[in-house]
Amino acid sequence: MHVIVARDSAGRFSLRLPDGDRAADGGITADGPGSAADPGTGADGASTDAPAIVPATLSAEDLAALATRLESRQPRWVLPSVERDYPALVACGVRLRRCHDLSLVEGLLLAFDGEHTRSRSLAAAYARVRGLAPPAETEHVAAPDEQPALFDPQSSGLPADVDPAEAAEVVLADQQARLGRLDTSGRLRMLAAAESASALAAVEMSADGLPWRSDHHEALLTELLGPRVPAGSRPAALAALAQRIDEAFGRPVNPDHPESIVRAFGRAGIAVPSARAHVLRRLDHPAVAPLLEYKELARLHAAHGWAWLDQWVRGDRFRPVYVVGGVVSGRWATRGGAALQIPRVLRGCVRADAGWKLVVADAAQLEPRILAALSGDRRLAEVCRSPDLYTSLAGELHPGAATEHRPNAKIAMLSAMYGGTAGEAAATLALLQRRFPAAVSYVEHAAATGERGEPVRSRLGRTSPPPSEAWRDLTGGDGAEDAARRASRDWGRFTRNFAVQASAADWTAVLLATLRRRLPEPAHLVFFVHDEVLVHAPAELADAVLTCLAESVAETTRLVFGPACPVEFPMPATVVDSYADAT
DNA sequence: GACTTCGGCGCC
DNA sequence: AAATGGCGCCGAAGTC
Repeated sequence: MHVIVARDSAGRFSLRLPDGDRAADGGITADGPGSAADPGTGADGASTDAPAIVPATLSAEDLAALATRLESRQPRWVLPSVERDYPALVACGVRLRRCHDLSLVEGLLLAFDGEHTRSRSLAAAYARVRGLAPPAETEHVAAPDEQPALFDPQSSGLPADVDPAEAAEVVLADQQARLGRLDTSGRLRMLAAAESASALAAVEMSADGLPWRSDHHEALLTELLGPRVPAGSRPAALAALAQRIDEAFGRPVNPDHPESIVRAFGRAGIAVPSARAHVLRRLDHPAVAPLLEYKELARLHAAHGWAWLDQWVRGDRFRPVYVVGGVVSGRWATRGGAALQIPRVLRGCVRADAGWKLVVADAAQLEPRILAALSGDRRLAEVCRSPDLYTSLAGELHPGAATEHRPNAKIAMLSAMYGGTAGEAAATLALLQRRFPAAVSYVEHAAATGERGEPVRSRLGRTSPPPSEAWRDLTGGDGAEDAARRASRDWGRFTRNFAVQASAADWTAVLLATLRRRLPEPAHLVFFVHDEVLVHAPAELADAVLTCLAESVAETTRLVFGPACPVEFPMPATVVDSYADAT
């Protein structure tokens, strides 16, 4: 059963229920949602239920009440955009179980057809179905500190005479038809469902927030930087380091300005290509130590200092806005807060509430395992049976000397997936190719496809974007010039990585969907970053969460790679009070 | 003053 | 022989 939810320009919601349940056009406003039929207990027993009587438009609160009743029928909720429309419902206490995000699915389908740049919005999708001119894009980009708006006053972009719910119904039908045409394996439909469920999880995580102890954060800043100073001035520790740097060079040098650091070393008779930390670390000069320390602390101050704390943490919760589908590969992005880059030094600030625990779980070496599953490389799958894939891999490459060669094996594997060829990894890479021909040829094929300007797809059907016109112009000739060859290779590296990274994003999207569904209330997801999840749970439920996690991982692997998948995906989890205590 | 670009570095 | 992938965000400097 699909239930379509749309919002009009005034921020009111309207609903479309399946035909048997649909209220007369215009609804029965006198009754309000309280009179909506209680759907009963039949899983799909629409025919046994009294017709739903739904007003033409509803407030978020009214919709919330209705949604909670309808949930017992386990409908699939169809939303024009979960990111935009769901926060208002979550704020009213609603949790939807299943959904179809029209914008995200539109994005997946457009990308599948190589149309990555066309708008995914409901209005644009509707215009394409109806053959109308595309709407003017009025993409709303929230200001960094903007709370999710309950009522976004901007228009949907739909023609004034089109009911948003009607448009959503039309676009849903169109998407289902396209999925039916394109999706012979069912994988794209699975991706659509998983991506939509991930979007629900993202909004819920923003609403719940990541437990964040401001007092710990402040204490740490004071300890490392000195007392808080007004924005724009240097804390005591940074000022002292800057002075030591000046003294070491014998003249004033701005440590925040890389070029002046390079110049200062030049005057001291040391030529450096840049002021990067790994370059400086190799130098023998008294300014190096204070410079490295300055860089590290200045970074903390600028990126996660008092200003960040003021802006992003309220009531001991960090609430970033996650952008599902924000990266072409399917990884998430965030809007503000640098949520996917929480530095290790601050992880002690992430602490469970009293009586609660954090369950921290990380998919170990996810990408090489994904590659093993994608390529069907039996020997690599065998290597994946070990929880420490890289040691196992090193043992396979260098029998009897696994531990010694682990670092090299890791670099070689990453080079294979990222397209690196340089340095000492080259020899190991060649060895990798001999021992794991199926896996290596899989990524080589993805690279060659990209070098020709053709798209590659993930396991579930995420599709790499076409290269730019400039790229085609550059590579259009006989490919003899250096620039053309370089552009071609660059794009090959991108598609090589895309095949693996996007398939990893498939796997994690399904994991989020399955885990979210299984978690016992009131345990809930509070953080997700590429291959790692944090669940906040009452202490007595921590073991149950671990069980859910293990079941979700097994289900995810089965769904994405089939029941006979020989590759194991360990996801070791720890139950901790503080994120810093998770290994 | 608002904007963009660059170097740099945090995370995966 | 060979420039390893994806992001977000900062300050400084350059541009308009």
